Amino acid sequence: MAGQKKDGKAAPDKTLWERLEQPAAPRASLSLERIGAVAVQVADAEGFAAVTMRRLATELGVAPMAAYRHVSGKDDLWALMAERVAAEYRIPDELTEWREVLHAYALLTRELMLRHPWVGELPTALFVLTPGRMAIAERQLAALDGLGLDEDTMMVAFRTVSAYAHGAVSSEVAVREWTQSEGWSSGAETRMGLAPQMTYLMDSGRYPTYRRYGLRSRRKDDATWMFETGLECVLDGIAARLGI
Amino acid sequence: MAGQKKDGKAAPDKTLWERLEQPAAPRASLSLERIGAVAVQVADAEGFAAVTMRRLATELGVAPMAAYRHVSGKDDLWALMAERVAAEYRIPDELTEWREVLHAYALLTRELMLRHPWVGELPTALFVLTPGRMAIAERQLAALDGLGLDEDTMMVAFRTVSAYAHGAVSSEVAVREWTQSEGWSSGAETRMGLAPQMTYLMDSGRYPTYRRYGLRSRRKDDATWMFETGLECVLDGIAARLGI
DNA sequence: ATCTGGCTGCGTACAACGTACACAGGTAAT
DNA sequence: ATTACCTGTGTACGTTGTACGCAGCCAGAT
Repeated sequence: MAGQKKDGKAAPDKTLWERLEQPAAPRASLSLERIGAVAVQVADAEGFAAVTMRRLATELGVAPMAAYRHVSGKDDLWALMAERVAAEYRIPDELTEWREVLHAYALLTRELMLRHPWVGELPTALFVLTPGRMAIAERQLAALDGLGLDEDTMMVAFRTVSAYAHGAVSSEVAVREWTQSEGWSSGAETRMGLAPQMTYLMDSGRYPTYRRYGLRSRRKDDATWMFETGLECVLDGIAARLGI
Repeated sequence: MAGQKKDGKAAPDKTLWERLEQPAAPRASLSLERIGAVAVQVADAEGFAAVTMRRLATELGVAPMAAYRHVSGKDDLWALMAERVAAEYRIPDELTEWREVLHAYALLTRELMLRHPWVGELPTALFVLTPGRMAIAERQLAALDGLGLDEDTMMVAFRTVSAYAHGAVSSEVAVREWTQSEGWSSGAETRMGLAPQMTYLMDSGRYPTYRRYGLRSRRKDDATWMFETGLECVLDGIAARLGI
């Protein structure tokens, strides 16, 4: 009735996370570990869109349908990929001050998302509910613990930094990928390539302030400075408003 | 040589944005306007994935390939969709204080992304480079103008708020869509449905602070409060650090 | 009137995708 | 030796994006 037997697919009774932790089956050439690793590898090398079940299969030296014994489909696959990235977070144990921890978290987020530019294309829900994400949240909440904040406020602090980091980096990555795809390698080159369309828009006179910014800003292309300055604002605000 | 003639596709010489502003061709049953409108409609009603070229065609009462005369493919289509949402931003002219403007922008972002939950699935580059987005940026930069900030700092202020808003709402939407897809309608119901997997993770003892948070937090499910509190932090931080 | 050229929409066609389903080979328990 | 399960295979279907050539139509030139 409830528990289907017979020729089901990827062992249904257990969560993906349980199966992931369990030691790989003895006489199996595939494992969640290996599948996830290859998926990340392909995405890093050729972009998120290159991660297809068939591509994975050839990369794993296996028939197209083989992976389905281990993952339910692309959903599981994405979850594995998200989990692998989450596992790369390494916030040093020495850091104890809440601000240091949140700061390190944000910089790490940027680093990882630049290293794995496809992360922004994953379904966003995967940034909340996997064990790896929960471990990261745990680390941050622990750093905010004992400061006299109530639980709601702690959660706001932690989520605010996450939201900023994720939002900022995903737009940075998008712009970077786009300019790369157009073959522009510097800010100057980009502006050159963009000039024709830009002229049309700018000459409309609709964006005077934006235009002045474009002419006068010097750090426009310094993504690191932009990100870190914004981050300091966010952390200042948390400190000020929450009185910590 | 350069300018291809013959049976090309969607009028190549002009930008999508130029063509969008141009009055619709006289004897054409399709127009960029109409295509964009229908795409948004379908996405609102049935999700981003339901927006396929074929679905659009039937919705427009036209053959599958017809739309390709107007848009180059899905890229253009997504751009049209992004632009339509951008056009829904209405920051009242009465607002002049930078903080009011940025605050209104953030709340509007949340409102629009909740109304069009598929926005988070659009390629992120579309949040930067369309005329509508530039108009929004212009409005914000104008509000930050004349406060004695240099252009770099103005840009940081504006981008920080955008990053927070976008990041916060996209995770809110993701969670909301996911719980809806599981058929849970309240926070309590969600926790109930999640219990089996949650138990596995929580019982591992790896997330003590997280667990305590889960037990004690009262506003956990109040997304509005979470968003607005975080936003106030961000705005406070900008005000403090930038001295405005 | 007739011709001509450019739009606009149509029809066909193809390669790639996700994945359902039935099966085969091997190992382990009986 | 039989059984049952587990893992990987082969085939097949429906859906997608979109390339390509054609057909009708209107405008202006002849």
